Amino acid sequence: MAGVTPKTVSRALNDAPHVSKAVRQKVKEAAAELDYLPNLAAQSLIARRSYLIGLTYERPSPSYVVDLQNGALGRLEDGRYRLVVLPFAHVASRPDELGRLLLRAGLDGVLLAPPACDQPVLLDMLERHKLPFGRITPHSELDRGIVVTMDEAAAGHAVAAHLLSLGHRRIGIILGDPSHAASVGRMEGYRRAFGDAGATIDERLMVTGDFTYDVGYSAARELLGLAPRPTAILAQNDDMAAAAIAAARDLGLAVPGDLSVAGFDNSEVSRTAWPQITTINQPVRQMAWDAADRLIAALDGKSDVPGPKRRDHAHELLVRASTAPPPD
Amino acid sequence: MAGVTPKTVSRALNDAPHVSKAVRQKVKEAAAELDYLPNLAAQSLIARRSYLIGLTYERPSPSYVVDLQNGALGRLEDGRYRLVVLPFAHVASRPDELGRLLLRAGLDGVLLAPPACDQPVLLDMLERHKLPFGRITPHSELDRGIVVTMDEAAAGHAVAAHLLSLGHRRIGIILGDPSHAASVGRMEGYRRAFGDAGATIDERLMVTGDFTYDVGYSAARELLGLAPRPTAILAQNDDMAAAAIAAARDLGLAVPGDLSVAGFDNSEVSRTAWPQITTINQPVRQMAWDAADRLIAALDGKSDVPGPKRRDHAHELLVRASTAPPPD
DNA sequence: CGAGAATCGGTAAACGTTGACATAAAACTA
DNA sequence: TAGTTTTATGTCAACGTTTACCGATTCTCG
Repeated sequence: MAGVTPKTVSRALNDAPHVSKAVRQKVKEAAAELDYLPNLAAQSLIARRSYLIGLTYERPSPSYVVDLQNGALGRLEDGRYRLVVLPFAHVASRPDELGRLLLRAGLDGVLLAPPACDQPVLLDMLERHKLPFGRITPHSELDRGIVVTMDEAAAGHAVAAHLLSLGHRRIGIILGDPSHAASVGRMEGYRRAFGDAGATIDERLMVTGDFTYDVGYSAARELLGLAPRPTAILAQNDDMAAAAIAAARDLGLAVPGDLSVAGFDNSEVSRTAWPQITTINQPVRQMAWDAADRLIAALDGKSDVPGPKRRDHAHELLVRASTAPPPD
Repeated sequence: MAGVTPKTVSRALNDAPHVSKAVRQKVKEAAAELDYLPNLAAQSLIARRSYLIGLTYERPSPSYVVDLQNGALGRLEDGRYRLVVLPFAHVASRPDELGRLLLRAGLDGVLLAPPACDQPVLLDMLERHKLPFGRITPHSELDRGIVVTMDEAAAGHAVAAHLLSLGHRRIGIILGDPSHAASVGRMEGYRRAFGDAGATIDERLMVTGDFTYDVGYSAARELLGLAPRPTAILAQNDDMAAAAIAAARDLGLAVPGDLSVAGFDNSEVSRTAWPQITTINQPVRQMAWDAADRLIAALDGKSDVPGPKRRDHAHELLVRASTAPPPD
């Protein structure tokens, strides 16, 4: 590009003023010809931003992870920002390590899924280093950072109320990982629903799982071995609900004829299971989109007009084929 | 850090020589104290690398995506490189667009899952711009770039031979998306297996799907509506196999009593379905790990010692509860 | 036609780090 | 002790852009 300074090239490609149409055109053609692409590191250096957004999660369920990612990516799709995935196991036991990982990743901002979004130590670190963050369905300290929530207790209430309204009273409960605040919130909703129905929760019918299929299976076997057997099982996610269905079938029980099963999350497995599982749709995609949207707005300095830093999304009870009135 | 030049700080933190122990110690303490982190953009600028690895995929199946990611991340876990996810729909119809996306993302290297890994136009672009790439299970031009493969035809042979050896002869086939070369390779294996068993494929029992549950369901309904009904269904992935099981049940057929079903991929759904689905384990995680490993070796200039650029991984037939001899 | 404004192109400096090289100090060697 | 090597520290420039600023040219309008 003889006789043209880098400055002029920059101006031409960025559609900045002070360049004649002729030169701009010539530069653009030459750039295309030579496969020229501006160096992102140099741009980052001067702009003091990396145009990288991080996403950290722990939950193993593939469909949850993919929903999160797709939601965030949907908002990033113009290609200006890029999404870096940073899964991290056992946040609860070493939040500072995750903090260091995130801070060293050179991000402009980060999206935190549960349970990382509820780690005060982590939030402290991010705030101290002024790394903006969006929290997806946190359960505590809702005034810190950008927050996107769903009322887990209300959702838990809805699914429990559904079983109760069908007439079930002996209802087994398979809890998720107790270190996830979601587990607590959902349980709270279950309790309220039982109270509203004038029923009481039999603590002997509560088993702690960890959101995985395998542990869910053992938990279900345990519940189904009790006498009298529960007529329904409330699982705190769909993987465990699918496991409960498999356990019932392995014992020769029909679902929902002998046992109703309800899950939580509207994950892939709830649709591919047979019968399809009654569950709660958590709008994970939308929430991730929303969190990314507001995070980027903040990064781009448009946060003057944003409205509330917190936004709530509605759950949805999906009644499918795995629940029915109790036998007799 | 009075009286110490940036150069010295750089040397101290990078454990470079020419720094006294005392100064190094002091610098490190001060860095920790002040929460100092070197600017990655500046480092990238001078090193001429971004320490970003891209991962592009199209297949919608969540467990496949997560396996890919986790495999690659497993190799990247020291935190030196970061993983950027760049899903892209319909590569076949606009490979150049994906190419531009990848080239503009400022990556040091990129991992290509099917079907992107089989797009010559894309490979041309990447080679022209000297962006190193690792291809996960490509089916053509196996001499370009870093290649990690599995013998899809052999795997297809194995699963088809399993059904044939159980005595099935009327076998329905649900194909995946024909634009994925995997679909072709698997089909080739099915054909060989039929040939080896002295059986022939009834083309009327072949239906084209697209690897998704919903289309798989319709395809299965179509097959099961034929008379005489097939006694087994070979689905080209697990999502479609799960759909076939659901379709059978909705018609009142028992699996595997009335109908055997086999899938492909050993994805989550093959384990959470009931009965668990006979399938092929594609070592997606290991392949992604391997591709990342060799890509990074190439980036780090260790490619002098690498051995062959191509590596094959073995499939594994997992016989589970969804297959049995045909009725009567 | 001339004053002021808008437009065009260019130069210098900066972003934060590291490589190459120079100098100063300390540690050995004979 | 003088000479020589080793170690420590510092200076300069460079990576590839963009921002700030400056002069030169062209346009506008009284």
